[in-house]
Amino acid sequence: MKRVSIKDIAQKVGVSNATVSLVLNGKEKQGRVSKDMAERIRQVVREMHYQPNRLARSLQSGKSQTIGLLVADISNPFFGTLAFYVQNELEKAGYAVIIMNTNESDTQMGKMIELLRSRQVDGFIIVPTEFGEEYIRQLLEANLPLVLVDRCYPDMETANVLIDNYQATREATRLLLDKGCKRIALLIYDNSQPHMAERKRGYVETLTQAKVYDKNLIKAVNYRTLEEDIQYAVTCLVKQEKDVDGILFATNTIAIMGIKSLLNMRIRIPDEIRIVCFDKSDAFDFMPVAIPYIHQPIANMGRKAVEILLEEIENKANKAVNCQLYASLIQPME
Amino acid sequence: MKRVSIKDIAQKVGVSNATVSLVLNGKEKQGRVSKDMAERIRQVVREMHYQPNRLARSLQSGKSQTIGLLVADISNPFFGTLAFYVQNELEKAGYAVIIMNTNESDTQMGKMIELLRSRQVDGFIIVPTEFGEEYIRQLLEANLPLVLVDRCYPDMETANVLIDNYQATREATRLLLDKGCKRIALLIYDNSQPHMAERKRGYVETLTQAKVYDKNLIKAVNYRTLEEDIQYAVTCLVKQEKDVDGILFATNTIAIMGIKSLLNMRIRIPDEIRIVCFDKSDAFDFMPVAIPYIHQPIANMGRKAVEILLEEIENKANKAVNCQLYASLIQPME
DNA sequence: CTGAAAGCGCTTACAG
DNA sequence: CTGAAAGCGCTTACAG
Repeated sequence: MKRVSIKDIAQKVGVSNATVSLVLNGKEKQGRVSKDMAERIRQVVREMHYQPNRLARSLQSGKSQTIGLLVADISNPFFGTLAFYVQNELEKAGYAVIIMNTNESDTQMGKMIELLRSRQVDGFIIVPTEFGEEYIRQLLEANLPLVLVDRCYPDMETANVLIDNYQATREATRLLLDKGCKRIALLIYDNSQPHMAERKRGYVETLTQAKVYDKNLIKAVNYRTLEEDIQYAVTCLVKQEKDVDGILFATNTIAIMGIKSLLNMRIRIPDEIRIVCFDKSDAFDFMPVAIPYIHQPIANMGRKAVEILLEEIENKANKAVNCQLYASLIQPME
Repeated sequence: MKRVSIKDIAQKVGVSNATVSLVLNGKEKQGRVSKDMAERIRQVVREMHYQPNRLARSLQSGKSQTIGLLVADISNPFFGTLAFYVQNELEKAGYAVIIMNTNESDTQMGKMIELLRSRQVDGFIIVPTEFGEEYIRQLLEANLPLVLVDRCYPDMETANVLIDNYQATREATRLLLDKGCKRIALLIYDNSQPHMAERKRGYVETLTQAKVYDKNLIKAVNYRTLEEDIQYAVTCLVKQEKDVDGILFATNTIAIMGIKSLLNMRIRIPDEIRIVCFDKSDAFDFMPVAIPYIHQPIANMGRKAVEILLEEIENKANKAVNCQLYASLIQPME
């Protein structure tokens, strides 16, 4: 069953492809096509259930009206929510989104960028993986519209949408201190990315100023072996450093697994150990006591990323800008 | 900065587009292109960093190597996880995925189907909304490869990947009865879709057989006003039907909000009210007591949907088949 | 006001 | 073994 094309319409009406195309694109004004003819064409278009082939249009125009979105893992609610907002905004602007998972692998990210380029996407919104600088550099060199979100490469002239990670963990650590904690641990990913480094810095500096910093209380965990690493880290903290009285979890995923471990060990929260997390989770509502957390403005991150990207597309030029959003510390009543 | 095309390669090598194309597609065997020439072409392809334009290829071939995935809301972990597996499988087969959110609106679903068709997707995997039959019918009429997942339209000859919802709630209800519950409530969406109807039927029949069915204990909630509806429903159950001793939550989202309401009202689970849910949630690990749940095999659903879709694409024909997966009841130790 | 033609970047018969 | 040509479905100058 062949689909009806512009040619079919043109033949049926007895007119040229060009005329049909003009009408379809609403360019019949400008003294181009007569009103009657336009009406007649629209009539036939409806009758024959014509639907344009956007692929053909894209090939011609060089614009696919498609954006590539790269996240680590779409099944993670943080990225799922980010994808949701990115998509909603882009939809309004007439763009479709191809979402792909890098699984935190730089080579995977490289492959997906290749793939998306060959599909002629008009721009990229990327949550970059560790060690992926080279792939991003290629995009910049090709002058392809690009926005990094959630993380960035510090020495690279990209448009970045980030939160103020340093400020966030400063406040979070401060809170634990204010509540009387003296031995505060940090559970964080072992990667070298700046967003993690900043979170760590906020923690370290705050504790150093308070003169209670102890580097043994920082436990780094690996993305690939997360569950066991966290279990091991929490066990260490509880058994070996018996006096730990606070833990800052550097991401939501780490927090959820970490809290699970604490609960398994029958640690009472916050009586024995007080905690602070990144991002809210339904899970927290199920705790007997409310948990303070750093609220990342995911919706705004998505919106801002889209806004900058669309600007870049319009101006045909990448922007080097750090859009830093504030992440507020939410402190539920006790 | 123009991208290099086949023509550029051809010119540089001093050969025709056709020859380059053949080499690029690995069709130089079949006694077509000489070994030396093939090597020379590949050389230049590398030098010039040639990347094929898949849009052009798609236009020519009529295959976009793209699949449209329609879910209600990608930020919901159920759909996020489904999307994850669907994408992983399709990626292996060389397909990209455009994910769109219907937001449970049939008109929205219709629009997205239109859009995806105009982008010449090769097939659809759809979590259909209520009242969307007409749009699906059009896809079938156009003979576009299509698989429905999670839900279906009963009178329609589509390929469906579902769980056995009836069996699932039968087992879940049975469990509550076995634990001694006599007054078991059901919290369920107020829509007319068969997957919900089946869940309800499993509940009703089991209770009827046990002679403890009371239709007043079924509370229907609306997707658009979920939070308040659930709060109200739970309050009713607890305050008005003071003897309710068990609740079956018909989806994970309903369960999470429902449990929140119960906890807010200081109901002790399972001492005062015993519950069963659909799907695991991190949240459950935070409850002082483990919660039994119906485990939907999301990974398998995704895989199976892709498998059937690829088959349809290959055979150029839609399949009318109900692939019903078993959802097991997981009963943690108490 | 409308048509004929060229072109977007590719692939695929068809000649030779 | 290789080239010239047509065509996928559209858009966009250019003529008239």
